[in-house]
Amino acid sequence: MKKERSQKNTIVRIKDIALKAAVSTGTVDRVIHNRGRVAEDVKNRVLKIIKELNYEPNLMARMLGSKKEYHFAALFPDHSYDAFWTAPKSGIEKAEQDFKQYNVFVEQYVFNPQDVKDYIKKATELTRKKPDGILLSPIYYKETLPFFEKWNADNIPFVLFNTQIADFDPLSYIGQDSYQSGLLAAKLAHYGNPDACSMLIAHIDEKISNAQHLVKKEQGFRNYFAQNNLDHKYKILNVELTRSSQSSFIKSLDTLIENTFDLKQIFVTTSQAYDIAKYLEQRHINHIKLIGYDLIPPNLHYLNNGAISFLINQNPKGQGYWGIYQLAEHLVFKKEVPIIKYLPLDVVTKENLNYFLDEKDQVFIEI
Amino acid sequence: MKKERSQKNTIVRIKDIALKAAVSTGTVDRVIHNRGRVAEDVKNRVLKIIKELNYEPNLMARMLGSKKEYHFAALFPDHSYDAFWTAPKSGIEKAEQDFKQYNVFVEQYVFNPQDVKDYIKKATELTRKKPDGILLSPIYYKETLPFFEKWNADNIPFVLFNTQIADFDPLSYIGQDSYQSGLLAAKLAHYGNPDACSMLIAHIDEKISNAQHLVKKEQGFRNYFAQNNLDHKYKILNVELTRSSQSSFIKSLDTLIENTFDLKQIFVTTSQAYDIAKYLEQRHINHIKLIGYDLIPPNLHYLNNGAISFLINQNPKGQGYWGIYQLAEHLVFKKEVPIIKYLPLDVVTKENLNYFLDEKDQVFIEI
DNA sequence: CACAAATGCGTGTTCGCACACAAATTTAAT
DNA sequence: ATTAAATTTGTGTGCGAACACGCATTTGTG
Repeated sequence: MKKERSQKNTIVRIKDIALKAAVSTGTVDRVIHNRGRVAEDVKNRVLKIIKELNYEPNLMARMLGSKKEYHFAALFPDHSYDAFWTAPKSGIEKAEQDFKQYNVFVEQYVFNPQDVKDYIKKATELTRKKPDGILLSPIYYKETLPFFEKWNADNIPFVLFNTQIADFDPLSYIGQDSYQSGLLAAKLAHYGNPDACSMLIAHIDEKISNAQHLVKKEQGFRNYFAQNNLDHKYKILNVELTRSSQSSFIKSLDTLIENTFDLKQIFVTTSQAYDIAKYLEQRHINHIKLIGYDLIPPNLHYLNNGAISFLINQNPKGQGYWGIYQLAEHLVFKKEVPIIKYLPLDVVTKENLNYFLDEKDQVFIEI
Repeated sequence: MKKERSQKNTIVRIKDIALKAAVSTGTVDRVIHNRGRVAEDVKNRVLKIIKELNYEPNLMARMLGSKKEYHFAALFPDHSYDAFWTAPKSGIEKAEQDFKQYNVFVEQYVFNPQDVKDYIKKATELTRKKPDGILLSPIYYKETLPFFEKWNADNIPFVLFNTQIADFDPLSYIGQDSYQSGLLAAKLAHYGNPDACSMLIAHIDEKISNAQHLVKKEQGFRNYFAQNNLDHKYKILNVELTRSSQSSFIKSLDTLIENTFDLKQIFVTTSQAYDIAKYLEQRHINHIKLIGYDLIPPNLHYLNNGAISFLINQNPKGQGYWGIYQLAEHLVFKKEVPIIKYLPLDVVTKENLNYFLDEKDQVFIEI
């Protein structure tokens, strides 16, 4: 005497399909996996019944017997050059952990972000290994395209994160809406400065030419004031700074501040807000408010002492996690994945910072 | 010729343990599940080997053959009385969806939040059904205690969300740190009002006596100013309002505003900020800024038109989701779950609102 | 028309675990 | 010592899908 589970009638197995289609389970299996060796009409019949019965394969059973392994490759900058990248790395590892029960393995390829050659080298290495899926942050545009082409030809799905490249459509893009984050920054800047003043948009250490997202952030910031008919009230400047030489960095700021009337707000579009904060501290300037990006340690220091008012969190750990997640969804679970996945724009202050930090046991959640 | 999976050597099965302990798999199984009927010495031997080999049961295989079903009960207010509760409901349903592959079923018991009797009735009903786990928002303190006692006696784990009751320790509490959210609100209020002024804390439609979290929010708000030595600069008032009578609500506000010098900021500790927004709109007052809680439709309306500056998101959908999640972690996967789980304090403005709304296709994630 | 190759399809085994049942062993009772 | 009872341990089967294997039938080739 068998016990039947209560939802027996609602659960459709391969066997049920086989029965209804008057074929063997082997045939149904062949249809499902496109293994060929099935007559066209039989195939269609089975397919139709699968749809009718709304068959959903039992993941447990599928994984159980299967020895299939999934090898993903993750290509992103070495965090020793930029602390930002520790977070994606940890997200990737968390996802690997979560999916290891499904035989998912992730190989990390980290490169020196200041060295195009290294980028190409690591990408080449990765490509040679023929992974089942690729997650990457394609910080070099031109150099990446040939790889996209190759992967497309090899039918290897790839997911982009943090930096978007629209050509050769990827399986998915994970990241932030830079334009929107510019709008958000402007809203905060406006909120904190009810009275007319000057504001500065500072791009530090990244060439605008190579970084479309910086442009978008600036556009967003400026458009907020335009859209709200505030551009007569606030004067918005912008500047590109580099930290290559400490003294020139300081000198540039000195002249900027000297020549700008009533500068009250600086919006740093990169994760280097702490550099400005440090400068302001050294110069004992405390009437200029700062908004920046990314919860990296030096930024947190100045967030906590009040030099930085807000940081916009790019959810870097989430980016890594979701990247692997999407690949798994697509390859392991054969689900459709959204072509674009924007992560929330988190406004972080000293008061809610804790919840965005990477506590071992803290959890991501999204709805 | 069998293909061995690459990690074969690292994966420990019951069979391996049995082999090493020189017993049958049945015995190992009995040890693992404490089914008794195993000689003491054998049991210890097996237990030791399990630990040595670091055995981790294969979830797939476990679920596959098992007909075990998990029935959870979820007790929370009917959303037709307060739109806030649509979100937890949808989170609960999302979680049910996610865990249904593990034979998890959730039965919802919704009650009229204004009717203690209904609360008790639904709780009694639920208790009679003897679910495997319970998720509830215990909005009535005194009335809940006997149930806690009963569930403890019956050994049914329960998870609290949104409202915390510390007695009879629950498996887990999911919610927000109200005090911290008060601090956050104060930070925002301060940021938007650099100059001295008066601020009002408004508790609408909930009796403070019954709602510890409102007290905490107020404490947080006040303490921000105290901690930053700002209490000489800003004057903080508070008021309890009820909407039972439209006219008295308005009248109270009228007198408040008339008698308060330089009132520039109102902090609404409940989800009824829209009521104040509406009032301010009717009175054509636009120099008073509003901060409130919860992304419910009427609030969103005023967030979008600028009457409300910020909403603090309590992540209600996440609360529901995580509640069920914790129960499943505990009961299905036998994992330890954190006793307290604070969800992030999201600062929501018109500019980042989109990312916090309940897109059909958006996903949960956790790290 | 014979015979091989290709194609179509069914059978049987496997995955790791749970659980029912059978078997073996020990203990108690006479 | 014999047998019954209680306790301990072993065996077998099912869960649903994947896939290797192989038999049967069709198609192709000379």
